[in-house]
Amino acid sequence: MRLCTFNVNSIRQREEIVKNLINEYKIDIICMQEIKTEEVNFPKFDDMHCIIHGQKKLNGVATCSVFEIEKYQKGFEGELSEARFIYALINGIHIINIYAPLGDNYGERFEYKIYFYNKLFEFLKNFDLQKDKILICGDFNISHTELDVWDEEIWEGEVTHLPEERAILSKFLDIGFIDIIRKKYPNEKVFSFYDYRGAAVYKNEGLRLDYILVTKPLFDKFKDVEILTAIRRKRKPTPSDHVPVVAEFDI
DNA sequence: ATGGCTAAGATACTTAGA
Repeated sequence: MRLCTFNVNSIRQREEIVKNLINEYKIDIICMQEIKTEEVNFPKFDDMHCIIHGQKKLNGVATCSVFEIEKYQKGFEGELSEARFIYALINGIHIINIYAPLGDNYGERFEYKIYFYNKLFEFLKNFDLQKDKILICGDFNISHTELDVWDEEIWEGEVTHLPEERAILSKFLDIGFIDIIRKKYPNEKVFSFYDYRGAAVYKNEGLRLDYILVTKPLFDKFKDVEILTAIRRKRKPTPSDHVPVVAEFDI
């Protein structure tokens, strides 16, 4: 089973890139973020089942699968104002697709980011983290450690790399999740986002904001993960500012 | 293409992204 997480930065602008990616990498399940459109304008994906949680202009997430989607939930209980969360049960795996709020340096949007993660941890109480196969993927908008920022001095005190945010990522690991990208690259700076501004990708000025976290029962089936940076470096068609990440499991 | 932002909604420019 091959699963991809990809912040597409508008599905209408990225339809060709996404469909080529699915074909080339034989993706079975793709979790997209920042689709930036409502469900009615989401393109058709042949031979895939899609759960779309969209809104006009901003945000929006979609989970598409070649396998049957046994059940799903769009948004958290009592929190439907911004489309940032889809839960889907596929092949006995609980798949959570998130687009976390960016937040700001300790303003109102930062509070919303903390609230969003509190809602996510609350949602996880539905599961047995020791026994269930759970996968959380998407754009966390957190750069966990100094390995996840291109320049630690520049990023100190900036949103995505504030101590409270880094603690949230650590909390996932503390409760039993495994960061499969970091498992593959334990000591290496690898990135999944390059700002469009300042030619960041050509200078390797990136951040790692996109994650695939899995519980132990699923980690036992983990084979490999790839960060497809080459797609980000192409000029035409215009890439997303985020990089697709593809994970393979022996399932 | 030897430098350098992009998308949406609006309809010439603002807002948001990280």
